Amino acid sequence: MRVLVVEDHEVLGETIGTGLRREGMAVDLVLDGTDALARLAVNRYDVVVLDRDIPGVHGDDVCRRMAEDRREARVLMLTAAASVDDRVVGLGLGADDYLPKPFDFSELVARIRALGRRVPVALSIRFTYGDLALDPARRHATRAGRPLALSPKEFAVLECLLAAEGRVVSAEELLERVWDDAVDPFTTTVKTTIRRLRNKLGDPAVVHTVREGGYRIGDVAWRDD
Amino acid sequence: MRVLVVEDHEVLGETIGTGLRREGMAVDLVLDGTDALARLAVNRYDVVVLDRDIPGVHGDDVCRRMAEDRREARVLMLTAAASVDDRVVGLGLGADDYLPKPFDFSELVARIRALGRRVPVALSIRFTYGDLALDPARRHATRAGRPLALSPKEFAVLECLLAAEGRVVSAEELLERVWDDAVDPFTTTVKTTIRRLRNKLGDPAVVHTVREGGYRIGDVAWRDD
DNA sequence: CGGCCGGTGTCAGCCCGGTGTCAGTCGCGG
DNA sequence: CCGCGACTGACACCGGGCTGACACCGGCCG
Repeated sequence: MRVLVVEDHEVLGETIGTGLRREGMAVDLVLDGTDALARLAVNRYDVVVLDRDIPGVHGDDVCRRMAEDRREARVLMLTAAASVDDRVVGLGLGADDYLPKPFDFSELVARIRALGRRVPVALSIRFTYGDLALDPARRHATRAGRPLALSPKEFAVLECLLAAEGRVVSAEELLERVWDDAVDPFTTTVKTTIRRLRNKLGDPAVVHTVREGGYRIGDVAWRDD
Repeated sequence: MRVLVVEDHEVLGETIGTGLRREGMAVDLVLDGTDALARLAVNRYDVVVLDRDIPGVHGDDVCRRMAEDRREARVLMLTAAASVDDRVVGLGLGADDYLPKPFDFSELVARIRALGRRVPVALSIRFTYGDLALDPARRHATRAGRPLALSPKEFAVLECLLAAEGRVVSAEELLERVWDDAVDPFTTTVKTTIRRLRNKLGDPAVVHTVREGGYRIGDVAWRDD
């Protein structure tokens, strides 16, 4: 298991590092976000232990940058604050787990192990269009690097549209793919979901309507054929 | 992602179902193989989660039947027995993956996600004539690289004409193909639509009139292959 | 020269899709 | 056990663009 520890408190960092090494992990240690990104650009890690409060590039930013590149490492975020808000924000940024300080060392190890055990990231595909990115495996989507708080249906619809690569997807097809088959055929829920999705996606618009046809991602810009 | 869960243990089935729904999947749940086959005959699924030990038609049989029809769904087989033999048999029958009970729910999710990777959607056909291009799947048409803002009817008419590859298409034929069948036989709407289409297409003209015959794209003929 | 087919201008109705809002449900936390 | 908030889906309403009818014109052909 290859681990990168990003921790500005040198003592704490060393403690974590030696502890993890004693557990049989290969640990690299850096003190700030800039170094972290540099390491990440060069090496492959299974897990990144990331202190949120680090000098230089903030932990959140590291996280976001990693999400933008198709990083494969899992992120375990450390934070001084234990509030629910922080947790939400952290996970929203693409952290895979979250551990408030102070923590029990054995818990840290357990969580790292758990993250490292997770399914090979090769399985994870990312859809992108312009500044929009969506990671189905992690149920996480971003626009311009900013995380989107999408509800399950919204997420699934967006995934469908992105997977269609600019082809028109009819409301019926969306119904079939996203909803289970107990649906009223005259439902207006697709309309509503699309609207809410558009609201959350913001400007410029990426979900376009094709009259009598359905919906489509993007302009003509796909040109993939 | 559309998932069919085939599981006779009602409790387990419900647990899986709600869990997957929380992950944003559209889940249908059936209790035995007969129902499973019935559902499969009607609906399109991305993944089928199939308990091997189910009453009625055995899981293996369901799997085999699916393979016989050219089913499109992937199969993830669940089994109580974890032996290598079982695994081989299961995969031999056409299961795409195999998960022995008891399993970790997150692993189930991950494997379903992995299986659900969309098979490349039918790539879009493009009609072209000269500097005119039309992509039915994207509902998009261009002239000399410039996008055309066509209404549904205009688009459909143009598609029809392009698909005819230069043959003459009568007004009656257009009516039949583009409009629904409840139309007034004396309607003048084809005339009107053709006009608007011509306006939007601009010069030089590509839609030609054959007196007493109908309409045609292009000059006298193009390659007939 | 006159009939007829097809093009054009115009206009009213309507259908489709967007929006605001509300109620029901479910999960979560106190 | 209750209350709160998020998510979902149903309505009702609105606005604009699409549609199709009608009247008229023009040119080709008999």
